[in-house]
Amino acid sequence: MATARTQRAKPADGRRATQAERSARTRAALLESAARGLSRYGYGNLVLERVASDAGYTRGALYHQFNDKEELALAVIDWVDLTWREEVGRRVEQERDPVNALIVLARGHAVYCRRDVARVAIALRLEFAAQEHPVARRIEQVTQSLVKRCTRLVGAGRRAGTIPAGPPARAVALAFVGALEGAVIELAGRAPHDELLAARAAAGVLTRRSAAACTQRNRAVNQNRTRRQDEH
Amino acid sequence: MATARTQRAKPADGRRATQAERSARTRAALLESAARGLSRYGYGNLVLERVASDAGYTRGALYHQFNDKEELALAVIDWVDLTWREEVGRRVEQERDPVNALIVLARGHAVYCRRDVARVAIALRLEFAAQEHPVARRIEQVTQSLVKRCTRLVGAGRRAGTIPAGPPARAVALAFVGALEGAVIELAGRAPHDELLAARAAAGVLTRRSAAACTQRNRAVNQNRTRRQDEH
DNA sequence: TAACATACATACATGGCTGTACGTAACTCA
DNA sequence: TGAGTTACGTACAGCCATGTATGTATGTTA
Repeated sequence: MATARTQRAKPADGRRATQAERSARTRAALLESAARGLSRYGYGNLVLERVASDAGYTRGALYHQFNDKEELALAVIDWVDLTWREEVGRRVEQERDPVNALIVLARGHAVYCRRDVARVAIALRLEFAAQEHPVARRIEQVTQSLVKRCTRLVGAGRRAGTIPAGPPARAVALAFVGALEGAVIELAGRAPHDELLAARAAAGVLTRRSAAACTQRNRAVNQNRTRRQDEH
Repeated sequence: MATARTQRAKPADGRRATQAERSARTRAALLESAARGLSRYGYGNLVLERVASDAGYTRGALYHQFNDKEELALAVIDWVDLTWREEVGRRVEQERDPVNALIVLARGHAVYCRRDVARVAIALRLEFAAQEHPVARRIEQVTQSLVKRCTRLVGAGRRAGTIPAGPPARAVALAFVGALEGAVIELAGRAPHDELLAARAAAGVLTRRSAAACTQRNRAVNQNRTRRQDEH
């Protein structure tokens, strides 16, 4: 990003940049930098000085484009949500079969998340879990939209008989999304396996246990269940 | 925790508390409070004033027991790691079959994570991803130990023929852990489904795609692959 | 080209949190 | 029972990040 300062005012065709172009470029650069920062450091640890300088500006530019840190974060969330819908959501909607749609969603998400921007959702969700904060609400909104989409697909798959009965569709959808995001995070930078393995993790939630895994007895870990819950 | 203040100095048998007992109780209370805090807010957002007051003390007690915030966090990590090994790791080691061991690990982890302490690992790992910080190193150590354990089990399962060939064992193990942790996080507070669904997510990583899921074509999302990687 | 607006930089004020110094009460042991 | 130690609480100092106010250069329009 060292050259951003000299490039940013010069569009391809050589004429001088208009104010609107200049402003839009700056805003986009700041948004992308903030997205990376949020994804890496979370909201609280995000230092606006760094966001600005990574984009080739100072905080002055940032506060000119955004009213405050909160508005910046909200803008990032919206931006990520939008690009996700365009690149992944669109493909999901083209699938007729619910199971296929869910698999496409998983693979698409894995690929989408190869940009380091990706963890922004889960990072913020973790940071604000059970908090009352505008950023928390917005990120919760986005997540719930994704979960609902998956819940509908699970329901459709069950009606179609391609997904076996089991826990409530919403719980299944939550596990689906969680497993997918968790796998993607852990597999960051390990293309091309990320796509396949993320899909497997997500698909596993939809499937009854396979033959091999079924040899395991249900006697697993059944004590320890509610301990510590009532200690305070 | 309102009553902690009056309870803490009085062991069950009625006699007065010795200094060592008193100190140990205080330390344990602070550790537990800090674990909850780290799990909920992460390291940067963790306010020691709240940690102390939630445990029924002030920062004075905290700084008497721990040298600084960092040492407190390290102690929490060690504590969580220890209890995990005792409650989950021990059971895993008793399983002979690698696949069974992995399933027991997944179910055990899900149950273990019903305490809100659980997210501490993934929360800190996300927060410090790619950072150079003592807390980051320690949490990375703990995680790598878990991943290695899973990697060995995957290798053993493949030699035994119960886990099909595929991506490198380490990548599979990473996906396994990621899917497990992600699912558990998303399913927090949704017992009893958490255990089954977390196990399914984790098991899915080990399995070749099921019949239903295999109807999906591999044409998924193959462009968009390295875009944005080289933009900076 | 002069007046104005926009894009951005710099300097300053404020608040929250950490760490530390110090004070006090409770415990230990001779 | 009194001196020394331990377990805390309280008060203070410094830092870091945010937000704001102000300055400056560049673009825009008459």
